[in-house]
Amino acid sequence: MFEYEFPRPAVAADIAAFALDNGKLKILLVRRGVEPFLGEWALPGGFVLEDETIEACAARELREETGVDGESLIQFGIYSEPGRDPRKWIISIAYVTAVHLAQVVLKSGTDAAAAEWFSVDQLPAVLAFDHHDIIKDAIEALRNNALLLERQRRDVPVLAFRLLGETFSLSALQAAVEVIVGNERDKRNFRKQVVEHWLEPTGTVSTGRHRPALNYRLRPKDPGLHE
Amino acid sequence: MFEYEFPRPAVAADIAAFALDNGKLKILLVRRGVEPFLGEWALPGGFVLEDETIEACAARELREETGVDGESLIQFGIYSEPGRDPRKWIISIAYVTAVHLAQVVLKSGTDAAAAEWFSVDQLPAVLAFDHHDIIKDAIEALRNNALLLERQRRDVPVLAFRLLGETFSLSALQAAVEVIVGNERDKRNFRKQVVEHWLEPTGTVSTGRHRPALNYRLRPKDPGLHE
DNA sequence: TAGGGTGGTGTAGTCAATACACTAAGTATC
DNA sequence: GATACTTAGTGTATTGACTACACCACCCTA
Repeated sequence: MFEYEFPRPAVAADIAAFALDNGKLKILLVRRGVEPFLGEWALPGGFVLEDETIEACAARELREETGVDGESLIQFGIYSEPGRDPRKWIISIAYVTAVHLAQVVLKSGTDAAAAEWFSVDQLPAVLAFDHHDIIKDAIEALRNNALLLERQRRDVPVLAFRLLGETFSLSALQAAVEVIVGNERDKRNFRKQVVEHWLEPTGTVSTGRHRPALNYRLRPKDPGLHE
Repeated sequence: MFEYEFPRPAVAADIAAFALDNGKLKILLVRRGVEPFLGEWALPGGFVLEDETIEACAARELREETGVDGESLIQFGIYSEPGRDPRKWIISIAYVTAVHLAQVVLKSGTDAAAAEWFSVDQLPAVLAFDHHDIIKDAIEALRNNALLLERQRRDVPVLAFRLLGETFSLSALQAAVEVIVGNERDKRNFRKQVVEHWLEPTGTVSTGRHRPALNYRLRPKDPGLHE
């Protein structure tokens, strides 16, 4: 047991991990194995340990749950409403990230705690805690990140790229962005923007059912070329 | 005493409160009355209580310290490095705000714990914990907020306004923004932007040593006029 | 009443964002 | 093997936003 002079909250890192599955935007949820909300779906997450930062905790949880390295975790919210957990005093720090579905190995196989990808427009009716709110905010954070793709800004909007693999066609990228932001982009303008600002061609082509498309990857970093 | 099954961190809200004093940008610091860092300067702040959100805690601390209502507290950082407090496990949530110096009544008078405004370019050499880092981030957050003034965005960049009183002249506002962002703005463009997007004239004039200036106030809210 | 100092205004040029339609290349079908 | 189908790929003209820039107005003081 651990004793303190004043009450202290438990601090959790919760993760909204998005992936693209057959053109649908999905979010990872896990079924809770303990009270409260036993058996209900919740965002993956866990309590922060004393020897790690909160971000490191989020990265660890993401790795444990999906096998994906926890880079590009973006903190977007803090949830501290009293009573958000009916039993304990818990403060949640929420992170959003995106993963390439093909690289994910869900822990659910080895564990009783099931994990599943849910379409963002077909979430379970009941979620643990205030996770409905958190997911709503997470989708907005993801959307804002993707919208930066076509605006020339300093920080790289990595989330849309991470939905795809290491390399991808421009059409795939555009489709991903359109799913995220919820409306269509102009093909020519989109390509101009992203190729100029973020991408480099790999030289390979992705052969599909029709004309092959050039592949691109995220440019390592723009060392102030035109600045 | 309070007992928990697992270790828990203490969670603090720390506040970077800025004010404008004679054209200098200042930040409020308090002298610590307890170990660790007893007698050193630190950002005002305090531990979150079980029946309040972290933001409410920040608002409460700000009110206690300055008498100013804690609206417009903007959360900009989370500090959770292990060992940032040499004794206890403490996670800090950092907020930035701005206040009008004339409305401030520092608590320092009634209390042994001194509070003082420091020029942001003449900070004490030694600060408690990682508060040097936090202040650096706070200044950047303040700057980013002020830069939004001249860009047409959705959320109102309130901080620059709150440095001034309820009403102010355009020159005063421009001077405030220039102090914050650190470079000069074009007078005509600045006025066009802020008047169109954010301000309304009060009808009064501020009489100074020379030609009186029209006063403006922050427009309550733009109900989607031109949208 | 003259001069100093701050308050206040409009326009032209540049650059970024937008809107828009056809050809190219490979696959499947007949 | 020719044709139809599907996706990949490209340029320009227009619009709107941001930038740069100089003078007169008004009040106070001497």
